Amino acid sequence: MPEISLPKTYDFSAVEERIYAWWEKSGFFKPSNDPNKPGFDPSRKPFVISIPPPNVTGELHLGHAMFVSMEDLMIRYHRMKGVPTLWVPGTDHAGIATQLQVEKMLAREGLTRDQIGREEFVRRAWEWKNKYGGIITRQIRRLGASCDWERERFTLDEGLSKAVREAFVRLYEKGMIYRGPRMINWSPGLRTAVSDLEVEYSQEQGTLYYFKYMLADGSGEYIPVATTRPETILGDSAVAVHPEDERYQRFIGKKVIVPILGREIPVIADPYVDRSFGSGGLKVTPAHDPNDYQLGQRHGLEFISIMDEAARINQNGGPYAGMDRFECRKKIWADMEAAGLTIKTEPYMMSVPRSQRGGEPIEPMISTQWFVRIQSMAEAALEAVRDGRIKIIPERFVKVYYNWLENIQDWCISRQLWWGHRIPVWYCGDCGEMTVSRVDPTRCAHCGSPRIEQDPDVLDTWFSSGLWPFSTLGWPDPTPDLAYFYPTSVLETGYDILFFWVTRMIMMGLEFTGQVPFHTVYLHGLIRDEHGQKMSKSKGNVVDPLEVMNQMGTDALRFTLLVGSTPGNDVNLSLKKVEANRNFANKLWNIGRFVLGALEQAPDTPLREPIWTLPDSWIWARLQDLVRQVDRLFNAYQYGEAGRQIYEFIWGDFADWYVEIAKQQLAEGGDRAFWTAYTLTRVLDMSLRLLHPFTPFVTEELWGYLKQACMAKSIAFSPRGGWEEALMVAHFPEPREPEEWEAQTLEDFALVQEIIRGIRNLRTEKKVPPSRRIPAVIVCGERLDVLKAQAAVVAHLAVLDPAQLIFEHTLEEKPNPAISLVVAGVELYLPLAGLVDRDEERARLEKELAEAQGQIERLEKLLNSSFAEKAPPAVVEKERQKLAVWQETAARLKGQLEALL
RNA sequence: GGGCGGAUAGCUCAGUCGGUUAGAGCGCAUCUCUUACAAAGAUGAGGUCGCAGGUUCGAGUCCUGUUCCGCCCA
Repeated sequence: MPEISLPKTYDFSAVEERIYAWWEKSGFFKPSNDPNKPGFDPSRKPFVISIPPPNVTGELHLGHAMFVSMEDLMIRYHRMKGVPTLWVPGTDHAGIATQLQVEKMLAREGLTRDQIGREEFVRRAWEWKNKYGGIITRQIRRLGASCDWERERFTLDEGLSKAVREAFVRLYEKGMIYRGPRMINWSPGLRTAVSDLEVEYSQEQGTLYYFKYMLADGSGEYIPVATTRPETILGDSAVAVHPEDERYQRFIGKKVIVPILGREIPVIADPYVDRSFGSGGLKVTPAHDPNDYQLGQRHGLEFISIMDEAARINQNGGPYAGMDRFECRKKIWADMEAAGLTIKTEPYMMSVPRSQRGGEPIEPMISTQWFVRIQSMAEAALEAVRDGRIKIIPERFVKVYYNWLENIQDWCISRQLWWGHRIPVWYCGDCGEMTVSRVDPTRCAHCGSPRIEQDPDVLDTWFSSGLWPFSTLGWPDPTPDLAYFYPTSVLETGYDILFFWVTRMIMMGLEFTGQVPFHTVYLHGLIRDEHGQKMSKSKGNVVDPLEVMNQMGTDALRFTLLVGSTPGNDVNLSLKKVEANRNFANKLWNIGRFVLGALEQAPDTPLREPIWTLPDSWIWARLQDLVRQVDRLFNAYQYGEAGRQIYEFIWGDFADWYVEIAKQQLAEGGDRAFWTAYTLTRVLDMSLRLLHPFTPFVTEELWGYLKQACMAKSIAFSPRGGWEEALMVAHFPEPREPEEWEAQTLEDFALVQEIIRGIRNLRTEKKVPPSRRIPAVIVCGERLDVLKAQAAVVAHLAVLDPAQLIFEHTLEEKPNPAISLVVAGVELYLPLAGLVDRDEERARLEKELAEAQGQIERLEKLLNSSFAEKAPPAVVEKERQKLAVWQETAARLKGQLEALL
């Protein structure tokens, strides 16, 4: 037999990399039923997840750690259940983020992207991608991710670019894509349009400026107007008042003069104007405010753009041309003050739109961009959730989903960037028509002219990630993968990208494949620090998952994230918790060491059929119950609770009780030792299987040793069906109906536990030295047989002297002097001469009795109330039994008290 | 303005068919290096489950209102 000697402490650093490499090399990450291989069975339903693709040049953060842990858990669970399982990995080109990184690199060389030109820039970006693109996927492997790396995709690779082309052209041909000047959100820092979602509004202290819009008739009268952005006066094309506002009704239809510029603009009436805001007069700047834009359209006003792409004032700003928008704000106000046009200023809390990426104020501007007509797609996406084809977990996000899709605006998909999928549209220099094509054209489709030029813009990154669940499987080509693995099963991601990504995948999935891209959306929460604060570099509370893994191991981090979370709720991560879970891995490791040692001690084969002890049966019943719970919880997506229960079983039941008892049973030798070792190995094996999806490394490593030791020992220690090649491809325990004996076993053992705890408690209270074996008398009544059979267990765990441990049905004469106690109707006497203080004992017993009587009173009252008639009989019966036990306890306590006199 | 979430032990959180004196980890106190584990073991202290109503035989759990904190949308 090979000598197996495991280190005393689990050394994850010596395990993780080796195990992962072995898994990958063995092909365990690949689907068990591959449509591209012989013997494929199309009737078996697969379980599929497409990874939320991280930024290709990004670095691992806790958000990644969260989704990888969660998805790997689901994947490993299904794989172990025998379901053909595929997890498609990949990365996203992340247009803006990556472009900014490349620009930063250029800046270090003193270059800008304009200096080197588009072609060179894109070349550099690819270079960057090739250099740093592997980092994030290596880090994801580090987390134990069991994805099929041979199917890894990148949004800018050839196949996915083809998918993007196809999608764009199809939408265009259906008339669902259009180009035109619209009001969009412009990021002056990035010099590109951004979508509504990429704008964040922050409440900031600003100023409300009141000034005079002088009438053009020379009367000297004016309309007082208030604005937070005086520079936009330059683009004003009307002043609006409420039609019923008595203060200004007489001005409607007249002209007023734009300050400084001297342009004449009309006074219009519109009920949109809020009479109570400011002075009640509203300046209208249709080209630089979304609300004014609509007013402008309603009233046919002039749209005057006053800023360029850097948000500097353009030639329409007269004397202010060339100035920065905020500089202009100061200057124009100063000039107006000098001209006597100002009234007053006051502090004002305003909502400032800021770029989600760069942070600078977004400028609403009119710009020619490409848009997707979203209405019909949004309706289809709504329907898919309404009719249950897609389920969202937790359910409360359904409402958020509805609300967003019901109020959706057309999606601006063009970006003025260089890194991304270039818009497949060519403009003809001769006829001016557009050619939209799946393959790059050389001539205009309308006039045949070769003088065509491609649109310089690229598509929003989310346009390509919206295709992800099917583009990664080969769409638009009808590949075997697409046919078998699509639709995917679960889309798992953080709730913060529900709108950005999830809704778009659903819309595009339905549009292009006619099917929902997944049947379930599982949303996890955001990771915060241990006090619920958002992690940020400026606060200095950022936790680096790599560092955590270096210090405590991957399993500890994974278990913390998985068990510390409930669906959709944020997770406060503390290193203390990770540490506790590292300790758990170590605990498991040491249970393993013990079991392996036990196996060595035990005989190779039994002589006869097993005679199970109560603890043997108990741990088995507990395990069966655990398997049922885990099954139920997994089906309900209650992964955290499942993990907690497994943890409690392993530590609280298996290690704390069964392992301790097993030591004694092993010492008996013979068949008892054999069947104990057998139980230990079976329970450990099952525990490792249950735990594996949470903490894959330590379980796999330990299971390997267990398997090796069991196989070396004898065939008798094999699980049903034999040992699989690896734990990660071993069968997950299946629940079975509870058997007759289980409930009684659990009850009996619970009584044993109570007795042991009762004695331990008294020992501590009386300061009996922990190692001193003391005598005890246990008066059991009806339970005599059950308890007597556990004498050795009680003696062992309560540190009693077996020779002086007496079990009685009833007792004529109480031991005296003795410390006594009643536990669940069972009397305990610890004859400890010298430790018994009568007064003290009396006080203690009276306290116990008072407690028992309180319980009796409470239960009698309860059972005499309508509870007895209205509650289910089983519930009532349970309370009746409790009452009986308390009554017996009280009676025996009274007897003990009398004996003390 | 609309919507959602949270409020449970000193801290961080579980508690998803409502079942009758509420659980975990960490922290705290006392004791123990007992040959799986001191990253451990034993024992203990600690909570009127935000507040006010209601439904029910029974509410941390369901309903209404309310306070505070956080988030999303406009």
